[in-house]
Amino acid sequence: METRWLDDDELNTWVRLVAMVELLPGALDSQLRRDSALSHFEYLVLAMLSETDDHMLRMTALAARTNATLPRLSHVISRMERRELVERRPCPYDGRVTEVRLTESGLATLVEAAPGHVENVRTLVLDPLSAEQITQLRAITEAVLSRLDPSGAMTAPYRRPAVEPAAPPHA
Amino acid sequence: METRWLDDDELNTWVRLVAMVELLPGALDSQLRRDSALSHFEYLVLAMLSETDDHMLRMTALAARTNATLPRLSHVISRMERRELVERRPCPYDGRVTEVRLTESGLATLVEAAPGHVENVRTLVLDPLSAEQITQLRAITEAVLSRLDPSGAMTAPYRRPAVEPAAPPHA
DNA sequence: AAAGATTGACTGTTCAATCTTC
DNA sequence: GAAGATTGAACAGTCAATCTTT
Repeated sequence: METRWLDDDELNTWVRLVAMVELLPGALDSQLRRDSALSHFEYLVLAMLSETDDHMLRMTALAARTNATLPRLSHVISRMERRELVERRPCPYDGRVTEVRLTESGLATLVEAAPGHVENVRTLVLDPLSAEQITQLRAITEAVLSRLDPSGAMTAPYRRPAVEPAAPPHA
Repeated sequence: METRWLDDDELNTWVRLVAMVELLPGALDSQLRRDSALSHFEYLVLAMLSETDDHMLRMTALAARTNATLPRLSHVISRMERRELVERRPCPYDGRVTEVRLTESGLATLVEAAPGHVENVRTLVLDPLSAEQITQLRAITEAVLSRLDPSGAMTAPYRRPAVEPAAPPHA
């Protein structure tokens, strides 16, 4: 088959997208590590747990919500367990399942970290964009994720859980 | 200072952007490793070298074009040197500088890998987007990179180097 | 002293293999 | 045997320290 090479417009877009994808994770990690001794992935774990009613999620569900593989998540949870940010416990109804629970100090850590992180997200990504561009970006990421994430876990509209106003924010 | 939490629109966009940024690198790596025994970063190194007249770049310049830190690049180049994809040589004019040169077999590897990679980029990112969205995405990534990449190396419009038609494509 | 680059130790990720429960 | 999860080894990235040349 003939290869359809990228034209100038496509190439320009692609080159920048690659740069953004390469640089953004490091920028998120830096701020969180410096200010809260957390990686961005660890922050996501805490945030996802905090958004459930009982501050609990099984490994598979947590992996889906953090876009992670199970082995990766398992290693991270082990480290976080040593730091007492989360706890593991076997599910009473299904012996194969492990449930992860947010601890008091895990929640406290999240609550402390959230404002700085949100500030960083605004500075790096949201502030440079117009309201219109934010809308465009949602549609664009949605389209790309439909290819990238066959499970479609992240393609459905994200719903903030119905919790108390004081609940720690996702981002 | 009062934290300005994300509203639903902002949160939805942000959640998806995070998912995309998390999933895309893995998807690029998988295809290239499977079909060409190359990481996406190694592919970028080969591509950037191939686009210069003499197939050569100093470490600092190569690091800028691949969005990498110097230590990271140095490690990667060491591995690629063992596989004879590139060569290191001291700059004759400035003893501090190391120049990296693409080898014959490095170029051959790139030429073989390029079609599959471009195909993958189309499938995962470009095809799901309309022409209009591709234009929007360029402006969006440009705006974000202006914050993320102070050097502005990637913010300027990307120019394909003036080379022979048969030259291996960047992406 | 600054610029360019490298090194080594540490941390984190990936992959295949494994284990247990259903 | 499939689902849920964990483990260990191999691999890649990060950070601080170092080295050389200017």
